[in-house]
Amino acid sequence: MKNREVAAMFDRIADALEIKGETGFKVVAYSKAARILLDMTEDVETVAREGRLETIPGIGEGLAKKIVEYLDMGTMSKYREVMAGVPETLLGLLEIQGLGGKTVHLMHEELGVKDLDGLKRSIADGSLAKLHGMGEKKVENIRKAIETRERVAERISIGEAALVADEVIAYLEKAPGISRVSAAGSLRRMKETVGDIDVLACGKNGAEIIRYFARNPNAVRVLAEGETKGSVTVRAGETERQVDLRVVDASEYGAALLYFTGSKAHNIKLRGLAKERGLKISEYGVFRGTKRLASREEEDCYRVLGMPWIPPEMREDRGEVESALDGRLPRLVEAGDIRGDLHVHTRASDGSLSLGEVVDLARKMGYSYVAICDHSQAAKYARGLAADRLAAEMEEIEALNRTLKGFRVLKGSEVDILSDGSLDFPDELLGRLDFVVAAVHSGFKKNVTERMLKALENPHVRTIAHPSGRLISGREGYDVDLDKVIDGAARLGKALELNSYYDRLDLDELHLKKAKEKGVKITMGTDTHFADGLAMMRFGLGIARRAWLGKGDVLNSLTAAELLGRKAAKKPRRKRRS
DNA sequence: GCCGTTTTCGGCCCGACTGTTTTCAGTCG
Repeated sequence: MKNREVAAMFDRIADALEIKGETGFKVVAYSKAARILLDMTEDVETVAREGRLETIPGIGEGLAKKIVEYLDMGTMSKYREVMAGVPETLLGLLEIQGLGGKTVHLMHEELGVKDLDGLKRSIADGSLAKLHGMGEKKVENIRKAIETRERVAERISIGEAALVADEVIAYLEKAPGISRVSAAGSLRRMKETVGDIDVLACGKNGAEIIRYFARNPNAVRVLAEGETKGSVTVRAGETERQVDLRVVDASEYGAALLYFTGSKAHNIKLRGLAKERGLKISEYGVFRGTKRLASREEEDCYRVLGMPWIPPEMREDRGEVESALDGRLPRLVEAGDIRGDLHVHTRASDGSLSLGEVVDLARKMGYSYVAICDHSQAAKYARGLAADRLAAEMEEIEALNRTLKGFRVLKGSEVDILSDGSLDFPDELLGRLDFVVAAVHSGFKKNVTERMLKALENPHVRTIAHPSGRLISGREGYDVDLDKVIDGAARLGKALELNSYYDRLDLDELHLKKAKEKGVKITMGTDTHFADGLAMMRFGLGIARRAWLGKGDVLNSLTAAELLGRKAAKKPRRKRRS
């Protein structure tokens, strides 16, 4: 699939055009097209081959031709033309806060700045400050922005961000005169990574609330402290994280929440729509002329625009507005639909919890079952269970189940997929389990696709754990063709996992969407090893909702009996000869 | 660049902030 490749080219064309002073609309068109390509589940080559590129909203005649040229020739003349005279290193400067195309262009033309080092030199020798429209303060802000960029990690996982936000929000709820407080931004949209943490509040005295916010004991630095906006950094693990608080009047809380939740693309879509209808939408409300039609609740704003409330996880301009207008918004899977956690470890392998503790925690989550999936023998580093220890664990579970009412522990295993694609336990043993998750834990670059497909063919395997193997904090993952794995799962009637551990979230939202389109069911598990891990289901749930998954797409919505009833899934369909 | 039951040309989201101006340009979210 070359979607990412083409998207990257369009993104760079957009950046280069911005520096060259091209009209904003052209720049927007290229970067929007890049975003669309990244969100697409279909292979751009397939779409191009079938002549359907121009049916994609945002891709017109011009861009379609450029895509086809690139796919056919391996080169894009527009790209070469635009990039001529623009060093690649110059594009990176646009990421610095306060630096836009105009300024970068100016410093390139006048001072010959080509990269970050050149920029730093022009700051140090005072030449930047002398440029037209620049001055001491602007240069100082740029200098600070460079510093900040080098100190603060770019984005952190949703799990880490949520920890910070939960603390801040719990603290703010005790602020004097505060009446409402909510996370906004990408955190509320449950994006897998988050940059800044945005919080919105309303209350009687904004300035007082912001003063209280700035005195947060976890605050490391206070960046701003005004009447309606405060900004601090708080410690987040090894680094610091910026938290922005806005305080608005209760009468405009909904409009502000809508605005600060974004995404930017969703907001632009709504505003364009409002304009078509002679309305205007801003963070203060939806207006006709100067008359405010809605602002107190998000629902009100959406209603005035002619559509139902859209869940934050969907707000990415990926067709959710059109669906809402047509009354076709899907009902997304909800926390209440999840009846159990389908991937949990105990201290039998490398977890820290006893069986009884897992059951207590699962019950607190409101579940009616949990699948114990300890590691298999090959996972030596994780104290993987040999066959006899697994048998003993199964007996222990059966004994425990006899004492439980309204709750069931499923006998499971996270069985290793070995280097030849065979499984770490004999079929006879796997057949006695309730729930088998197969996983790659070694040989990340060795025939992973084929091994996973072979594992899926085993009649006892229900799902593949963390199919990409990536870690959000940095590990790249397996050398695997997930499209083929998804096709295999579809053909064999098997599921794939959405591992909900905050650093995995694997499958990611794009592949979840692809899986859904192919009819592949999803199993959700937290893969927890610790007491607080079961609650991470909320992150998996967020990603599932971002992929538009409904209750029916997620096997965790089944009862234990239904889940076990479907154990012997449909027989593999014979490959049709073409 | 894209797009069109008002348009194939002339639109294309909105408001705020900052710093540089002498009425506004650049940038951001």
